[in-house]
Amino acid sequence: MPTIYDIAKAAQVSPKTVSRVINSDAPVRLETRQQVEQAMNELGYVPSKAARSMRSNRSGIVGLITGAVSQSSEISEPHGLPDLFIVQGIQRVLADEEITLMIADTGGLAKRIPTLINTFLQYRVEGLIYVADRHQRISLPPLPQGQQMILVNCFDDQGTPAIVPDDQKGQHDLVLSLIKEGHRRIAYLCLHECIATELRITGYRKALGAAGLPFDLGLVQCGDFERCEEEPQLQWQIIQSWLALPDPPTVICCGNDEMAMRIYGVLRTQGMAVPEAISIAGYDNHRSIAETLYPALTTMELPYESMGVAAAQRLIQLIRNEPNETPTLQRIRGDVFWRSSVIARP
Amino acid sequence: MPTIYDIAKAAQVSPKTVSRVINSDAPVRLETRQQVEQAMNELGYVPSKAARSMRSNRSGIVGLITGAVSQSSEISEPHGLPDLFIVQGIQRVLADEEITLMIADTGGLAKRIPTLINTFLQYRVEGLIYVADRHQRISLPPLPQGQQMILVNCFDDQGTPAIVPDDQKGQHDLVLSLIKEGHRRIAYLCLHECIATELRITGYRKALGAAGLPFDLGLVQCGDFERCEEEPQLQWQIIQSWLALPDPPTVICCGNDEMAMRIYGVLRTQGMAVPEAISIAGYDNHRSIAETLYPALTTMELPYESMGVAAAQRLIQLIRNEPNETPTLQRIRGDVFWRSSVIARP
DNA sequence: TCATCTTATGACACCGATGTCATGACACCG
DNA sequence: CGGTGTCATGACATCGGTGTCATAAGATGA
Repeated sequence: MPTIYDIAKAAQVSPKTVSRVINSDAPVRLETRQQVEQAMNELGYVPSKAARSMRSNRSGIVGLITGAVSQSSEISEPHGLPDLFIVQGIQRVLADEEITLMIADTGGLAKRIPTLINTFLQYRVEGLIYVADRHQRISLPPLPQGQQMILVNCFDDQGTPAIVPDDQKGQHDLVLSLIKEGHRRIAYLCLHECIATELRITGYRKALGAAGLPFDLGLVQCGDFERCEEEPQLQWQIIQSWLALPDPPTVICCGNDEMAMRIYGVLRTQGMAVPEAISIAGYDNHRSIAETLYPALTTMELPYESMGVAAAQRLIQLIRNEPNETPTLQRIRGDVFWRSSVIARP
Repeated sequence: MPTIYDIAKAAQVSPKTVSRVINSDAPVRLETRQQVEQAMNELGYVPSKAARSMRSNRSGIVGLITGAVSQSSEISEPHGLPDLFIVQGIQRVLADEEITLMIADTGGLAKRIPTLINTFLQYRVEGLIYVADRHQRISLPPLPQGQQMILVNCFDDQGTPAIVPDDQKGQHDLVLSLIKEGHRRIAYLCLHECIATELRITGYRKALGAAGLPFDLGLVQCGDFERCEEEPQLQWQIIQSWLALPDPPTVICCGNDEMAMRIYGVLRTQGMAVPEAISIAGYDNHRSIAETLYPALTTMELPYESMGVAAAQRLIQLIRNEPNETPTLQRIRGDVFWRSSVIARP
């Protein structure tokens, strides 16, 4: 691979002049420039980031740590939208800024994180992004002074800037949409206990409250049986108990689209049509499920891509040392995706 | 960030001695080593890959180009398993070899590829991997002499080493499994015309031939209507025409799991139970579909992770200049995943 | 006409590591 | 006791760029 010295020799100028042509940071006579450019083309010159970043102290690299790449193959517990979409959003923003993304995967093992961070530090990354696979509280080892970091889909107690989905507002908006379509009795088959579930139940409750509807604790049940053998039966028991109520629900909100998909199966096995007999709503807008299901699933978007975009933008602000007044914990809102699994009630 | 010079000063030795401690490539007196190590710990020393790779001419980086990160959000055409699993496999192997993976995404625009490659060359990657989103023939711009590259899920005419799924063997094995379970009339609702479809139809045909069963052209139909509004109706028409045959099929092979999922919906809408009325098989082993569907889907694995592993291993061989006798085009086989959507026939 | 300024270019040091070679202190051996 | 070998260490150059400063040629102005 040729260096500026090779180019300099070929163009019969000094290396510094070649550097000036490359960076156009000082005037170069047209004729000289053309000679240099011709030499670069002929020799196939590609600048060395290593040399450049050593001198300039700017690597042009951002490091991203995630379990996304590996964790999605573990089926142990129900998971929502692949966190990969977060990476998409980040990638898009960084590409525009000519920042290269280096991705490392924990392989599901948190203990690997310090090693991964260390590798990134060796490359002198200008910023770090940690992407969690679900909304959670985390704790990462301390970083060297001045090293910027952003947390995505998680947060810590050290005041590290964090981007999370607005789960409360999300469930709230979805339920409000259902109410707007005439639903009064809204059941909620939620996921196991976790931060998202807590926030969403709060949102569900507040939406009911805002519409002047009573909150019926019986209509909220955990429908997440970790894909065990008896899950369909257990879910059907819950649904049956709801249907047996004097004032049964007209729609079931599911903890995520995957659960909604399984509920489709359960209901059909029992001869109940969606949405004619009962409406179903999901959460995540996991497109390959929500758009493919028949009928297509009404669901609340888990705004992973927007979160990625927000994270990247915020990191760039930090790197550039631009002032910003964003709170430490930045909640990102999603939209309701209205499809055909919910029908209006008079 | 401290350098070896800072460490050297703190430990009262020469920079070279610090280097020796770090690399343990020459004897250092125990006492001296401890002084250096203490200084490194106290100052929080992290070696600079940039400086190191400049001197050693080895960056420790492999570049990966893919549309995986961005293309999965485009729903324009039916897609199988996210090619992300390929990245997983690659990541796992490279991590073990202490190679850092740099990922760049085309964002679906092939014209960005030269720019991305150029960026990687600037980092002096030791190897390049191009991952396509589906099995296809491609053509990439020429690389500098000596730059190693591997194609995954695609191949070219320039003899670049390539890793592809063994689609023919895959469909062959799946059909053979169905035959083993007593099925004699096997319909195939394939995807639109593409390399995978061609190979799979060949595999389907050969499996029938191997079992002494006739190949009935009428039992092979394209069931891929690009998610248009009328898709369910069109698919049902095909199925109806099959059922009206004097000797109707007992199982339908679908082009991928997603199509199988939609066929589930179509059949149920028409009151046909899977697998009692008719068995269904998919392709891809797209777990979040195949394992979640009710009943769970029997399908042929698209061995994306294995392909990633093979690609990374092969690239490492190339980088290390190890001899290998692998053919240019390396076909990776998957396994049949037998679940409950297919029942045995007497 | 000479001082001053601008333009275009080069010489040289430096970023942070490592390879090469030199050197001093011992140990070993005949 | 002197020659040879080993061990531990340091001086210095080098990788491929860029920042700093110097300098020569030409332009400008009093």
